[in-house]
Amino acid sequence: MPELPEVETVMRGLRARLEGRVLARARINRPDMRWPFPPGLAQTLTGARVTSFRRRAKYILMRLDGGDSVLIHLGMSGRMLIGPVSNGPVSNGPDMLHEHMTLETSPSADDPGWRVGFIDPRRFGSVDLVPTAGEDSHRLLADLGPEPLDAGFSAATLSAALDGRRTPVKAALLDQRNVAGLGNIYVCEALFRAGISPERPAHAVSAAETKKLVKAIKAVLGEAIAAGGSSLRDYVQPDGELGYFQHAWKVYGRAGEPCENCPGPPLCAGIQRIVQSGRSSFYCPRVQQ
DNA sequence: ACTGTTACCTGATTGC
DNA sequence: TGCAATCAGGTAACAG
Repeated sequence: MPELPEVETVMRGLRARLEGRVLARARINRPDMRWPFPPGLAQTLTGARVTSFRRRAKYILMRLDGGDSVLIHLGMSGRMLIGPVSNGPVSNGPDMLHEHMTLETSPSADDPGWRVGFIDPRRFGSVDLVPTAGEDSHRLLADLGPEPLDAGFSAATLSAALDGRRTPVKAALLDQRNVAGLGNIYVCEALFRAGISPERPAHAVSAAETKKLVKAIKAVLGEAIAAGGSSLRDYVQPDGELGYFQHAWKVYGRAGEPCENCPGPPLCAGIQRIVQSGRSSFYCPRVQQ
């Protein structure tokens, strides 16, 4: 379930287990993902020490001491499973077919050694290598907009991005050049909090509403990240899954349910589902105009 | 330049 | 119960 908060939680889980460790083994099981894994990936990984992690939008960057960063995207169905090397394979059953990359750290006195599996049935995910010094110049990162939780994302910057656009505000917020890391769920949730219809043309969002929208985006993402961290010990669930946690969505996936902010029928018909550019939008037409 | 649609894949769920 | 249709959290390549 990888939007920004999930990717952040997965990244923290990887950091907790891998940072400072040497990758004793790396195996590529099938390289034909969204883009083929780069040639030499396994060789670059094997024997390298993991120095640090960073998230940019929905991408994870794992830095290696050799000067390369491993750029990981989870796509739609990508997951990371982790477990002690001594437990054997991290994935079972159908997952085993879809474990496209496996990493193992060296055991040491204070650490049992960990095995990490990158599982992605739909194979929309990707892995690439980029020199750490030029991470942000990678073609997948070069055109990304501001990080929504940074000070660089403000009413002023969002307003500039929405200005003059005829596209619905929903589509504008999904456009990673305007703000980086939002996906379908958190766009729906942020628009609900801000009281703005997903169908509103981007240019018709007022200055006051833009301010409200920026606050809503930061709040909804911040709360989801906090929930991810607080509901998992070390970000690893008992089954080895990284980055999953309970959500409290107000509109996403709730078509037909009553809206929390409304008195119910006949004044409010509840949460509606519409399709915009081929994707579901959930909203309350009474709260969001 | 801008906007909307299509395609990439597999698996889970819905509907007949 | 079985099978087909629909839908899924992302994003790049298109077409207009």
